[in-house]
Amino acid sequence: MKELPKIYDPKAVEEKIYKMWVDGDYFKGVRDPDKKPFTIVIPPPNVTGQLHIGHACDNTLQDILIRYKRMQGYAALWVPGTDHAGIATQIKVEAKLREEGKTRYDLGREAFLERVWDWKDKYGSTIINQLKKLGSSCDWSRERFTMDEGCSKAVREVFVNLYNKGLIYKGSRIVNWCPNCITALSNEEVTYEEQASHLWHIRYPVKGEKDRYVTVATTRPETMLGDTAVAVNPNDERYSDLVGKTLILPLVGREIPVVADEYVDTAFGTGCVKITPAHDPNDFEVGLRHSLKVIRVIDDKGYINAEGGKYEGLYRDEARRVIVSDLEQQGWLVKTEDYTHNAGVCYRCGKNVEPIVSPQWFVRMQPLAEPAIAAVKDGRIKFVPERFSKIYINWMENVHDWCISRQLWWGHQIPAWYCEECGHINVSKEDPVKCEKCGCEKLTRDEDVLDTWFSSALWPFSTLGWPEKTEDLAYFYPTSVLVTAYDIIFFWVARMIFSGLEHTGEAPFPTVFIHGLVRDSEGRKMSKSLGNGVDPLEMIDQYGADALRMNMVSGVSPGNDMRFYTSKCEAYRNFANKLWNASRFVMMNLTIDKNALPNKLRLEDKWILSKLNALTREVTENIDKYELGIAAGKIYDFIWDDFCDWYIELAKTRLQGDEESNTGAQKVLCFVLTETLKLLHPFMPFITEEIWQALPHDGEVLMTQHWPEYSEKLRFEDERAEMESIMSAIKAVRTLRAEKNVPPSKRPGISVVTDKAATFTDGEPFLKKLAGAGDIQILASDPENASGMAVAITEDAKLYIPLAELVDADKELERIAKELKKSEEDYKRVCSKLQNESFVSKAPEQVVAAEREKAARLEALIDNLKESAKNLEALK
RNA sequence: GGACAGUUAGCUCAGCUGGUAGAGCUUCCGCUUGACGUGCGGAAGGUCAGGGGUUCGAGUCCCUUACUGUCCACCA
Repeated sequence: MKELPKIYDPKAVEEKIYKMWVDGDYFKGVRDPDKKPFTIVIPPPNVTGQLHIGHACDNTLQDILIRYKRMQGYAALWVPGTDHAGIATQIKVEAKLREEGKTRYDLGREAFLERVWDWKDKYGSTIINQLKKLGSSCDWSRERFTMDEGCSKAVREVFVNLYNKGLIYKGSRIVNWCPNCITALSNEEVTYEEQASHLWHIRYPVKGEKDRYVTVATTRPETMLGDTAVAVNPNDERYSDLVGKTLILPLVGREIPVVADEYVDTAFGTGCVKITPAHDPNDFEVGLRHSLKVIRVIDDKGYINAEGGKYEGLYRDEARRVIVSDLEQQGWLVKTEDYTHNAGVCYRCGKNVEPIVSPQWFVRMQPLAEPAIAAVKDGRIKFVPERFSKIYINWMENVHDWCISRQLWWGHQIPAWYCEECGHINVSKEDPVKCEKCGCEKLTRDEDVLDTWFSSALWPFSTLGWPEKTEDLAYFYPTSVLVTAYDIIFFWVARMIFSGLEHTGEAPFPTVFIHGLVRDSEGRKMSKSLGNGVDPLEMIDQYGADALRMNMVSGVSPGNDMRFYTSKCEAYRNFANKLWNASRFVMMNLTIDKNALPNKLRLEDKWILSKLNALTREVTENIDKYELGIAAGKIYDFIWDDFCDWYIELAKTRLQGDEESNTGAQKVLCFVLTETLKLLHPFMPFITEEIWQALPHDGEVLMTQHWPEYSEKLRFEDERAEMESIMSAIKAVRTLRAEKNVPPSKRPGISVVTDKAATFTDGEPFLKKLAGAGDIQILASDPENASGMAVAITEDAKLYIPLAELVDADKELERIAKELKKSEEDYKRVCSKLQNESFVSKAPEQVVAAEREKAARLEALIDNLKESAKNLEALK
């Protein structure tokens, strides 16, 4: 028997247990031809990042699933790893450089990249170690990085394949450009926010027609420097005679045509739109249709370039001010209206995005999207909850080509070499020495790197060895489920799906399990700037990893956001302690050394076993349906309400009885505890393992024990029902006792004697302190009975004292009258229901039977209440 | 403009395939009980946003209104 401290201390346990698992190699994914594989790849966190509460949520869910499947006998593999996170990481290192007063350009590409790798080596293991603190059972021997050799090879393979198929192309398109990060962004990397601004109405003079003007409205007057036309709607009668005429662009003096285009909304503004093909996606399209010139006036860093004439060198905001003021002075400004509009901002730095025309690499999405849509529509891939598949399909159906080039240094450099002689673009798996077209050796490599999501899109198969035909790939791919939050469905999930289908011919996973975001206690998104982030490590330190994990799943429904409350952590810390002490109790009384059920089971044994059996089935079903919160809640209730509050209390008397009753209780206690630990283990791995280690057990660790199975032999339905009616009786008496505020000195312990003569004692410990008091009984076999029943305190089982002596008879009568009324109403209702023919014929059999039973019970209750009332009257 | 959530106890949220509402925290009453005061027993508190429908029966399914939130698209 092991001495255990009174309070569970996670800190003393977690590290030790984790080490034991790692040392025993239990996390290792082993290819076993006799087992079915179960694979999860981790959503790779930023390599230089810190574990935040969102990771805690995501990884808890994954760990629950992988531990569950491992216990079910699957060859479970959870592949961990990190993402190089292009912009995010580069920004961090650049910030560090800035402290030294340097920029990346001072260092040059090569030296800068060395710095980033150093940084990665230094901080890359931080988040991995933090994941371990959560209890994550990843196969650490398979840890990967999106820029390691294998992943790089996969990226190269994919790029070249797509290029050769014509699915990757380079072209000058309007892209979202962040002048702060100095790179192009994909559409998904732009978020929109409402900004208060103005709508400036500017008039452009018509060439050759004195005093004739066209008034355009714009929110971005600075872009007028790049205007190459004004467009009106072809059906707009106001302007029909203007089409084809020429305007003089104020401030610039350029002659620009008036074109007719359906794009113009006659109802908005003046019905005339200035067209700046270089700085607006719609204008770019208009420009294409009318063969307009594309004049770019804003440079990569957001300054007006040489095309801007005298405005050259002004930052875009400054340029706007100066231009508006010039327009006003020269009389071109007609009016200024207040206007709020949605402006695109960079999701990284929050600065306004500048749409500009720029040569970039794109993935042609249409051909890739079609099979990716089909895979979800025909059910090869299922989203949990289902509603996210609509969001996915809707996005896929309207997807634009994916801008994959980034003007960064940190990332996978694009494997394209330009020939200085013939201009041919060489794209190949091996670095080319000479141009494949003209044979010259004057090749320069494309400076850009790929969008960080390009490599993450390959994660489910690149981590398993693809493009090599590895055994791991053959055995563990496709993966079994992908767990992630809804905010990266477009960034990541969608791209993994079409990449998997395209490159491996298979969906990378059959199920996408989506969860919500963790918000602060006021429902706000956690962010650094608000300073409202919760540090999961602090929570683990304070409450234990198990408590934090339970917090992340309990009371949460799939796909919905959750608010983080420290009080909830505390509640699960308390739960851990409760379990700890229940186990302590079991161990304190433990003399057996083998875990097996006794031959003879008592009523309460059958009851708890029946409950456990049902729990096993339900929890298994719930987890299979990804209803982890429900599963966790049921285990919690079982342990606290059924096992601790009832079974252990009932066992106390038996443990002091003769040997048979003692060992019987021990065996059932031990059995139920052990099985419960297994069910709870995926949720609270540390404490369950620690307790299990101290109990009699076969096998080395709990985490590889077999998941409990439902057994027909342990149904015990009748016994369960009987026990529950006894429990109701006890509860009713407790309530009564508390309501009557019976003073402690007079408060009896309570026994309930059933028809079958089984006796259960409540309050026994207290009873012992009552010198000379013997047993105390309530003669009742059903809940409602107990309320009006006389309590009999017996000494040597002989002396009976009526309840009425402990309570106020008048008040009790009042209460009985009230209950009688309610019961009679209930009875009437049930009877009328039973008389309803359609109910009897249509409702399921069990329901009707239950109603009949209820009617019978109510009838008996009413009789009993009447009897009790009569007795009380007599007593008075 | 389109789509999707949410509206349940004072607060935060569960409630799986329809069978007369649950948890945590809070409040109030009682308890040095022999595993646990990070505990035990009890109580209070809800016409499940409003309205309509389907059904023997609706928090649960359908329609509708209102409010809150999220995403997508557009925005000269």
